[in-house]
Amino acid sequence: MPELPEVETIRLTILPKLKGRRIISGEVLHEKMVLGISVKEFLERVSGQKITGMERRGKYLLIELAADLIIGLHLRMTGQLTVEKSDSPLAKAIYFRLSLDNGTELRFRDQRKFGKVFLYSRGEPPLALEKIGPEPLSPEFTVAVLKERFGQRSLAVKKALLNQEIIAGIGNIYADESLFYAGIHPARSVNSLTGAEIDGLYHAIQKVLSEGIKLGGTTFRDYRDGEGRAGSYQNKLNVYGQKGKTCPNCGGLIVKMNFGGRGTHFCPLCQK
DNA sequence: AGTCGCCTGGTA
DNA sequence: TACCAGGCGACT
Repeated sequence: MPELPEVETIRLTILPKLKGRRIISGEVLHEKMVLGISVKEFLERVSGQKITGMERRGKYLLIELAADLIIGLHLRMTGQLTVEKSDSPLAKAIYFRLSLDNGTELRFRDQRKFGKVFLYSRGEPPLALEKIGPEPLSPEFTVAVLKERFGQRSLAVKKALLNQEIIAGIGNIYADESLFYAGIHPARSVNSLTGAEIDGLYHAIQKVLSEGIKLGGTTFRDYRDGEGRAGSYQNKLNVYGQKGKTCPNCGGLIVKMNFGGRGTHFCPLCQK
């Protein structure tokens, strides 16, 4: 579900409620979501720890604890995070809870049970987190970096954008929207893109991700922020989920294709 | 590089 | 009833 703008919105809404709190205890109702160690060991190690911060890396949320311990969370398709009063009614499909020292608890709800939780020491992240590409909204991410990350591969640009090792945080919605703004057909190979096209794509990526954050993410079905609120970027979408509608640029029809196993939306007239 | 599995629920 | 879904890792 959530891509970079949604995960960042969750971070912004959850962080003030977690920072400075101490974890009292926890409960996991879907054991497979905890990676690497047993649920028992996980809960033993985080109980009593103070939360010092919360960062985001790509689509991962990282809850920082004292003693350089970090809880990594990935919401995958349908994960939702909230901090609520411990005595408030439990919604359906909450499989992970951490009770805090002020009568609230962090709740991880996940309809499809794809979400993951893991624990690691600072400086020793799991491989998947370590291999992740540059943050597209960081100052280090420049046109030259994007060009270098693409390299001379014959990989389709849509697949390249979805590859977290090439660039962090982009998923199906923002990949399709970025390619629309850049006027690039999703099947174009990255080594066929001109310098001007990569430049346009770079600016398109920054535009859709920053506007996505500004509007609190895209709510198609499940996504909610840390307060349980829907985002509003779905009102700005040009191609994603717009099959059969008219292109805002040319008035042609938006089409949807299955591409690399993912629904891919684009305007065949504007995107070459 | 492509396909399958993980899961559940909404929609065609 | 079948297909589809903001993701990703393990297969072949």
